[in-house]
Amino acid sequence: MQVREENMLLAALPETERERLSPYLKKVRLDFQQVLVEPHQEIADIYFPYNAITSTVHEMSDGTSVETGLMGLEGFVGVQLWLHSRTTPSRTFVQVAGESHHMRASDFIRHVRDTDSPLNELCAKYVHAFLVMTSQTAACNRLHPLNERLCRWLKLVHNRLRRDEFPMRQEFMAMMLGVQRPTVSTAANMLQQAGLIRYSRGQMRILNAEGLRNGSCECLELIEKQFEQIFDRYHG
Amino acid sequence: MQVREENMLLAALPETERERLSPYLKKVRLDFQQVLVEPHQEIADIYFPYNAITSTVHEMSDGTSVETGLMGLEGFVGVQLWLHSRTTPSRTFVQVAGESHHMRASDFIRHVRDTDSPLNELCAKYVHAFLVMTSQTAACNRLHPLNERLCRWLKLVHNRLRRDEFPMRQEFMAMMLGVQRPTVSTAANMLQQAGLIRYSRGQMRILNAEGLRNGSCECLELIEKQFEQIFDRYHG
DNA sequence: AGCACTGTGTTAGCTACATTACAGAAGAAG
DNA sequence: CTTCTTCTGTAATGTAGCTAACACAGTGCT
Repeated sequence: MQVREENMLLAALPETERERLSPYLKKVRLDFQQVLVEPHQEIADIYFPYNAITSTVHEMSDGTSVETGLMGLEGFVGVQLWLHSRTTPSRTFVQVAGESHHMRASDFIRHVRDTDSPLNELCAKYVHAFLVMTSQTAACNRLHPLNERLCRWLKLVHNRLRRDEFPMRQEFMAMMLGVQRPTVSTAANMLQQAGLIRYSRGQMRILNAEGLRNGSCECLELIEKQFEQIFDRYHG
Repeated sequence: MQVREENMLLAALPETERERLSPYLKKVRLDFQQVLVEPHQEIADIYFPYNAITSTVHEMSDGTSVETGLMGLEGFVGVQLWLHSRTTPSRTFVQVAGESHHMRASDFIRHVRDTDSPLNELCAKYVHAFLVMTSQTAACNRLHPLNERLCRWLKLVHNRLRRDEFPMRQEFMAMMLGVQRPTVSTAANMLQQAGLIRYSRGQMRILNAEGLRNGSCECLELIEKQFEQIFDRYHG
């Protein structure tokens, strides 16, 4: 039963490698707020989302939190396992529900611990892009004002979902951006006034993607360029 | 000529692996502000510092910058190369001068592209710890006040240098922490008043390391724990 | 219809830090 | 010793975002 892969990492694999993996790949539904990686607990599953968005957040002891990474169809959940670590202090969960492929950790490790595996090289390049996203986010969180960060973040989500409408509440955006909900309210409202987005009661609609890109800080372009580079040599 | 390795990654290698690598390892002096990885340029060299501190910073187009990672004797410079990427957008340079071992990129790749290499597994675990540091920094930059971040940062440097006195200017700390120099001045002065540090004209002295640890946010402990875990199974 | 609940808008006072500017102090160079 | 340069302290003013509180509007339930 050959299911069309839409996760970009899986899609980039040579046919033979895809066939080798396919017995271990299962399609699963990812529900909103489902936890994929629990802090400090063994990572048992790897996910290759393709129309869902997942987030890695760091939670502080006082309850505040910030997103430090965001994964969609361009990546996979469980990079820590690829890095020979069975646990990690951050939480990864589903931010926008959707479909994903799933693999058991043990199967993943067995296939990827082969230096010549095409999957191994793709994972390496993805982890690099992910590291760049995370570190750029670290800088962005310190240096850029909320309105620019909000534009950047919405465009990152939009690019990964590849549709203009998706569920998204202000409360959630506040958690991701590490600010208070009322602060998101004013910032999001300005974007709405400017005609870039429209939203109501947990439904977000992107009206002007180009406008979001322009309103975003330079971090957006830098981050997306890294993810494009993963696949450069495969489509060159 | 068997030189005593002090970089922890090299020191953790089995004797046979050390001997295999030693023809390619050269001791070098790292000078203050020497650039080890230039943004968007090919990484030609790998460094294993042991009494120097190196920093990875992200620089924005308006000239502002923030440190997103800090490497000393517990790690190595050039993780991007291990991740199959020849360039990266961030800059890595020497923050506190000192000694390091050095390896040409090509030699490093040849040795590390072997799944069973002990060096390969150590690199993997180090990259995980480095990723945790970077993402925790992203969260910390957003959520924690400067005085706590300054304590955390000074202790990270102190832990890596393993000495109480080292050259450090306010201008530099401001760059690392992503704040203005006068802001560092007031924060550092408070630490000095409290008897935790003493400094003058570019010389920093740690007077009360335990006090710094207490004044730091929770991020310090979380980060250091990750680096300890790299070596757990080697000294268990 | 009435009610409760959830998501959103908005306000006012507050804090952390930015910005700019300048003054002093310690070395370095003459 | 004098002068210059570098590093540090400080002060005035501005602003982004926090905090807490509340109003209101859709949505679902009874």
